Amino acid sequence: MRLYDTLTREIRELKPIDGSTFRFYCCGPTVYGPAHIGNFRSFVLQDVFRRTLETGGMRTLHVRNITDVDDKTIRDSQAANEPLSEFTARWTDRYHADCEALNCLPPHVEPSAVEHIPQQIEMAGVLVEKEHAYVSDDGSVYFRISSFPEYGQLSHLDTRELSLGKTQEARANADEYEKDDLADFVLWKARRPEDGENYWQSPWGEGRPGWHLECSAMIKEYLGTDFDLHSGGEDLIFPHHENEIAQSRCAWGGQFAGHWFHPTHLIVDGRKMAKSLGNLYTIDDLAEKGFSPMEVRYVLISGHYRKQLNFTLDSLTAAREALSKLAKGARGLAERAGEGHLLTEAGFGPFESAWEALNDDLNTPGCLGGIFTGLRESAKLEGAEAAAALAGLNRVLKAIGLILPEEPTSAAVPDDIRALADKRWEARAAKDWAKSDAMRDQLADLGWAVKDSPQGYELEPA
RNA sequence: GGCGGAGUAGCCAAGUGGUAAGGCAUCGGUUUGCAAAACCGCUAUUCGUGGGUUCGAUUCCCACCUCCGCCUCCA
Repeated sequence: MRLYDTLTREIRELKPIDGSTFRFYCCGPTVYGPAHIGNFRSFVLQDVFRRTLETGGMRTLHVRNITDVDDKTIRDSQAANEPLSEFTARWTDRYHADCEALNCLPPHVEPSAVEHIPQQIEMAGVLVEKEHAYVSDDGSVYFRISSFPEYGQLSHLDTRELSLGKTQEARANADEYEKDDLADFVLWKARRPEDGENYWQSPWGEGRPGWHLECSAMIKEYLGTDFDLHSGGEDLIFPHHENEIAQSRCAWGGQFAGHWFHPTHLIVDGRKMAKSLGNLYTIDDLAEKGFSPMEVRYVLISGHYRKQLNFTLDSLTAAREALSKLAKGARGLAERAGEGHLLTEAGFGPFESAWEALNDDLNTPGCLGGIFTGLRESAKLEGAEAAAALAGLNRVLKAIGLILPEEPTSAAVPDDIRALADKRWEARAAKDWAKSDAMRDQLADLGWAVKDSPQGYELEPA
């Protein structure tokens, strides 16, 4: 597949470095609360990315970390009066549940920062040894940006801009006084009273790792010095990924990531998503409003990953209808294919354009459009042809990770509702329209919709 | 201020130097006692504004307007 690369700003064909397995790393969540749909836009898009590679026949090695030690996890675990490990385990479980609900494949490796402290200390040590890093008076370790001339390549910021970016606010920040240069970033943070029991022994005294170092150390552990692709939300380009490149290449050599994949942010109701604006949603929030995770997934892939997506509650309703339409189309195709045709041959048939869109810079909205078009094109197919089309459809659906809703099974109808509906049917049969319509309204007030047909009626929760 | 992205029908959203995918909604039709549901169909002479290049631009160039993101720990 072809994908845009943040570093070179080109769309390039992806080929695994080792010729067989596409190895990639995604920055995972900081587990200090429920992830929101903005976080999940990145994770879902990364999931579609992986599924597309795999559907195309490529083997993958997907590594995604859990950030379980940083300022926020420490701060909030203490506020909750809970040990850090218990606090983060709780939110990690919640995150896993949300991922599963959204049908995101679990990564092959899911390392946690706390479990890789020795690797991080080792890495900081190498950087100090090679004089890419220095130890401050308080026992913190900082990376010296001036020792890595290529710093800023990914974000396209040059040194001058980095310096100009240092605001007065940053200069006033007491935390920063230990640095030689304000642009230098911390690899290891000396223990401070507010860290409580969350510290580790290091050659520089007690302390804890800096966030940027965590990812780099875990990447070295599981993917080595050269790997195929690195991904994360666009906000991570600077400084997080810039810092990862600097410290990893300075410590271990190699090129680090061969390709950079950055989904852009979600906006909600036309505005930046923020707690203070009241437009920050979690999967649970949306479930309470009656929207399923699959509807959320549909909305998250309904815009191109390099373009901001405007998430609205209306778009979720639209997604529900669209999913329902897809499901009907797929069921129709299955019926016309009949029982005997379990084709598993490769190929996409009428869904070829949908598949191609996915491979062309992960054009998920183009893919969805192609699916609807393919469905219309295959509306007249029967038997083996329908079966072949259905196989293509299923492969595309698997690639985007969409699970279509089942045909609504007749929900358990309470006896009194059933009795009322039967009486209405009798009145209707007797052509007593006034009585029949009154009972229909009555059922609607009770939350049940009646669907009439010549053969009888069905009840559905409204 | 620096870097970057975007403005396409009521809403969401693809796409292209050669005349606008798809979804939702609306509307119309079939059906229905009337509805609902279901099914079928229609709906942008036009792609923020103004110039320019071109046989031809929404697509390239310039200017302007508007919105959004990043600029030290937020996906």
